[in-house]
Amino acid sequence: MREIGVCAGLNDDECGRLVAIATRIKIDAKRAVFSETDPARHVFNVTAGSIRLSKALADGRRQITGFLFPGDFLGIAYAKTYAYTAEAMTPLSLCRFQRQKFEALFNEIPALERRVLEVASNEIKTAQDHMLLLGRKSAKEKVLSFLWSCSERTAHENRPADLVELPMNRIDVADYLGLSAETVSRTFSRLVNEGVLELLTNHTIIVRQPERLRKIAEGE
Amino acid sequence: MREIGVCAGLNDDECGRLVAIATRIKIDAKRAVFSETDPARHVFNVTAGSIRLSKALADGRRQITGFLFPGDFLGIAYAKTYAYTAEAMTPLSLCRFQRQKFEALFNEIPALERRVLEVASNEIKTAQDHMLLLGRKSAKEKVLSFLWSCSERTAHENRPADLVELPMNRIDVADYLGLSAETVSRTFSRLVNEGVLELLTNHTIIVRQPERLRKIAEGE
DNA sequence: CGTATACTTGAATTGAGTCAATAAGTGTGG
DNA sequence: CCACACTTATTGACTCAATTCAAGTATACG
Repeated sequence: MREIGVCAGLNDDECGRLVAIATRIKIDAKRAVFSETDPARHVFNVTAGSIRLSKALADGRRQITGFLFPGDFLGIAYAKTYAYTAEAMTPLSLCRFQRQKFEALFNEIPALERRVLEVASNEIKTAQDHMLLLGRKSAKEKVLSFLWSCSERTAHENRPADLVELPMNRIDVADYLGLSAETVSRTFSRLVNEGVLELLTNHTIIVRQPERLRKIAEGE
Repeated sequence: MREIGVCAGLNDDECGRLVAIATRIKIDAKRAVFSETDPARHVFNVTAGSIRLSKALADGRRQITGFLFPGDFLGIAYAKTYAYTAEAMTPLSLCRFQRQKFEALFNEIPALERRVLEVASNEIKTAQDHMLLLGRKSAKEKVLSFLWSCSERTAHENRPADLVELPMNRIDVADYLGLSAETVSRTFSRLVNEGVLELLTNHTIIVRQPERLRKIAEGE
């Protein structure tokens, strides 16, 4: 069951015990997996589809804190509620675990807890990077950093590194980068004019100057 | 050794084994505990003083990702390097653990690993809140949210809740909130004019309208 | 194929930043 | 304890990047 990302680092037996307590569920596009105030009863592993994580203010302003893809783990929370919302951007396949059962396995499978701590540590690192982006980067730098991280991700999946797929719409990109949708759109247009990018469709981008991307993304 | 925050939830014996591998160190104000690119060889527990955590871009722009106080845990990282900088804002007393030894204890003391995961989960939650602040709040909302979280923290320490102590300077506040120092200053002045705050000293604030603080901070 | 949704572009506005000049603290040594 | 130097904070004037509001255009989908 190597499709379950949290299994990385586990042996077949351990993985089997995890699968034994898993429920496979499907969720339609645009449906919430859970909301900010929901009691945190489950943890999940994404097997297919993509998810956006967000927090909102009372007046509707929204910050997307991350996007999840197949293999990603969802639902780490030590509080009673999730404190953020997870929504399906595409149809989803998930492995769902009851939190209680999942955490009970920590005692039997130390490698599982180690793995969850690893996931949490990576999440902290990603969050810190994103705070730097939100607090200190210009619109152009935000967009280029975002495209860079997207191309980093798909680079693993034996695709041409200069072809970036964006499963989310402009508003989602804007809410992820702390910008307005108009500014995201204008910034894309400007980068196309400058010859850095080419928009194949609204969700498919060709990076013409990957070196430029890397430099700005890595803060040089 | 209850002064070591990471000991929360551990029994005396477990705590003792942790102390056995701890080195107590002192660090002068303004010195770095470690820098972004340093190999992550240690983890720490703050016993006295306060720390700022930050990441910087090549041109010097800086984002402070958090402040640490006595009891807080420092150095969670699953990568080879820390990826952020930790600096002493005041003279520090720290408990230092070799990461290797510390993580080796996970096998002997399951509650320790559980505790670290708990710390990491809280850090993720705090980071998500801060992303919402950085990406979607106005300068005024940022400042009020910050003061609210400061007063939340000191509320535990049997102090009057409306007296907020800021151990950091305006530039640090600015770099934490994704603002310029001038904007922080102007926002304070404006809030004083509006009768929400009173500045006792540059580092001591009286909150005259705590209800207003709470409302804006909690996004109502 | 038409209609709703998503995206782009333009014009005007504004919140926050920058630069520059004080003012207020803070600490140090005589 | 005060005077000096240095750091930190405030305030003002101006600028500008990004937002908002308002069309218009493209895209996707039933």
